[in-house]
Amino acid sequence: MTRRVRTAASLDPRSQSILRAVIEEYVDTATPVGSAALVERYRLGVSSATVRNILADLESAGLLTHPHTSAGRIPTDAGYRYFVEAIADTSLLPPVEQLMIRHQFGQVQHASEQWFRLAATTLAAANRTAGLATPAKPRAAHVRRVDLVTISERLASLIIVFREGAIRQVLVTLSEPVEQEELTRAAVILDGLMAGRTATDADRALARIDGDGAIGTLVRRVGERVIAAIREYDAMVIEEVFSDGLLHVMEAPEFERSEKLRRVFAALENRAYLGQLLDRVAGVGSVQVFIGAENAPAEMRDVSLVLAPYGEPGRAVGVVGVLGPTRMGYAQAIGTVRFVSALMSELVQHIDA
Amino acid sequence: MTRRVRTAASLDPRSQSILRAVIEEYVDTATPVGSAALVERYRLGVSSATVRNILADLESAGLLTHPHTSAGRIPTDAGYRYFVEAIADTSLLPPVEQLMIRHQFGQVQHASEQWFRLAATTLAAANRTAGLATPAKPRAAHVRRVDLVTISERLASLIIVFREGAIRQVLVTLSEPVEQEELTRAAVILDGLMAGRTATDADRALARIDGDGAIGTLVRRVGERVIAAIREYDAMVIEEVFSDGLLHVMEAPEFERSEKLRRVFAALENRAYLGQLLDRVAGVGSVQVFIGAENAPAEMRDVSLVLAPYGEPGRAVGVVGVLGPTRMGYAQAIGTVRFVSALMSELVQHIDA
DNA sequence: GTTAGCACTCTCGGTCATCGAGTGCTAATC
DNA sequence: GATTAGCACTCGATGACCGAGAGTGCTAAC
Repeated sequence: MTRRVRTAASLDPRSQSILRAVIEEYVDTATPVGSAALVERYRLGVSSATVRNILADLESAGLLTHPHTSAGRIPTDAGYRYFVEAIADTSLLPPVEQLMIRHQFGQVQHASEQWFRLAATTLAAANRTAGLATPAKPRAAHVRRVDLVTISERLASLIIVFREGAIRQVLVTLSEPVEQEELTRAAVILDGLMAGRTATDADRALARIDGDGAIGTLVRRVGERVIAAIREYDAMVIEEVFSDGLLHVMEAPEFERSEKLRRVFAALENRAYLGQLLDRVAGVGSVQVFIGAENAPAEMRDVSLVLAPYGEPGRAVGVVGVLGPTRMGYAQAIGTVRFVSALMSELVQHIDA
Repeated sequence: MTRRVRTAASLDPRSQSILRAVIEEYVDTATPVGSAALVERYRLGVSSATVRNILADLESAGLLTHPHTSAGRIPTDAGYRYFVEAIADTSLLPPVEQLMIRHQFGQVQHASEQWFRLAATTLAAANRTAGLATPAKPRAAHVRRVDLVTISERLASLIIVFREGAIRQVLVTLSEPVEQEELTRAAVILDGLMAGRTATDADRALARIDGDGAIGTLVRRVGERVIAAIREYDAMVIEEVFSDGLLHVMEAPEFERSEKLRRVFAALENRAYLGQLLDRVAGVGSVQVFIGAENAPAEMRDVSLVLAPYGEPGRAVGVVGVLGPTRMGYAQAIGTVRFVSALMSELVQHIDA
């Protein structure tokens, strides 16, 4: 899997601008673009014959292809890659769009743990692609709160709130009936023991607890469940991927006959690849683009992903991004993804201070 | 919208079995079925000519159609309806399948609030259709637990656990810094005040609280947020629809050219219709089938829904079901939906006792 | 190096003939 | 009177064929 194709020779400016024109036109129309269309729609200052020569050069450089002899050119994955690395202007998002996005986030300030969903929705709408987002997940989660609530005589609900905002609820069956009062006492002890701690720390603290007496046993027993839950949470590669706007991708003409798309969706449902991808993105720390066949699974070879991590590198990180056909507006996508990821980082920090 | 077409004359047994054969065959093959195919594949004991006569009768009764003159018959929505009401054997699910489903539910006993998701997944897999499920939502939710956790100096997280299992987290900004200790005291008061209560009751209780002093103001202020959150939760028509297996629907040959399907998906994303539908199902209390054009929105006219409520009628109810092409295995679908809904009711009761 | 001109290629869309599945009708049969 | 065999007929699906058009690559002129 070659993720970064370093094009040996960098292109002269005119070739670049023609490559850019081909890509822009193709992204727009989804049909192969010919030399005539280019000179007509872009002020290139040369004739179609010249353009043809350059197109042929770009093709032999591997940046464009022919679906067949008498059709126009379409970009290859390498062409998109070159565009993304050397040509595309991914500078800042226009302030208008920035404001719109900020505004949307302002609307829902109270529902913190839903921010990542909003990010997906926003990205989907802004790019007319699918938007993806995961909640910010710490490498080693810290407990903020432990609580125990009776449900029935021998059944209690154990609630664990993590500093990073996630909540886990676990059912605990009790060997004998326990009053809510006693549960509360146990919860207070556990809470004092574990608040601010990671799984390992909490485990150590629990080990020092006196396991004798009714309350001691209860604390021990439930404490182990808490630690198991933290460990389970830590081990999760990826907590949840929220996606929105899959419809946009379905609408792309290249996916009209849905076979390819079905495979993509199937690959998305199977979280393994996505998890691995997101992990890698989280590790790197800036916007990353995965174009078509650069994606390992064959099913993904017709789509591209633009992903960026958010959060604080050392602590909790999540990923936001978009998924669309390889024929996608990379400049715009990169711009919005970068902006949304920065915005999310800001929000997370604000909460987590 | 006619939901229940009472066919004037009930059919004679032979016509019924031929209608059943047509439907079974069509569900299986997705191609119009002709008289010859029927006599060949089903022991009908009559010639193809006789079958043709009966098919013509069924057609004039509105239960079958012709895509065109020289094609076989396909069932109409009314045909499916008649099949569902009068012919289909929706008796109990084979014990093997029951066991399989039960087993799947047994696996995840600890993650109670995720049951409804599992229901959707199970239904999707069992029927090769999309599975839908909502969490059980009470008409008037009861609070089980209220908790307050500091996040930063002037920011606290208010956690509300409902008796029915749902959890809400709300950020509360404080006018001045408050220690966790004080927050805990406030939380204890609020918890005592509101546990077991509905929004209205809690409101009444809060009104009797002494609003003076630092702690009083805090309790008042947060209490109002709690009540607002309960009210908001109560007002929600439908908390969330979890769906799984949409891929199965995409795979159906009638949706290969995806235009129709795209509309269906779009209609699903817009929750209004689904919410209304689910509300109605929750009100009725048994498996309900909505076939093709019986669905009000035009986008839904190519799909059918088989839905059933679960939970306790007076208290919390949710809905489970499947969505598939009108050409779907109704008998099987009804069987599994009924079974899963019963199972879910059992589980909810067990928890909620 | 650029451009005009042109022959060539290949897809797309339309037309046409053929094929065959399946019907509806009629007349014969049980 | 119900059932069936037989048959003409209908109509979509399939594939061959053809012309138009888009776009190329090449060559020769500028």
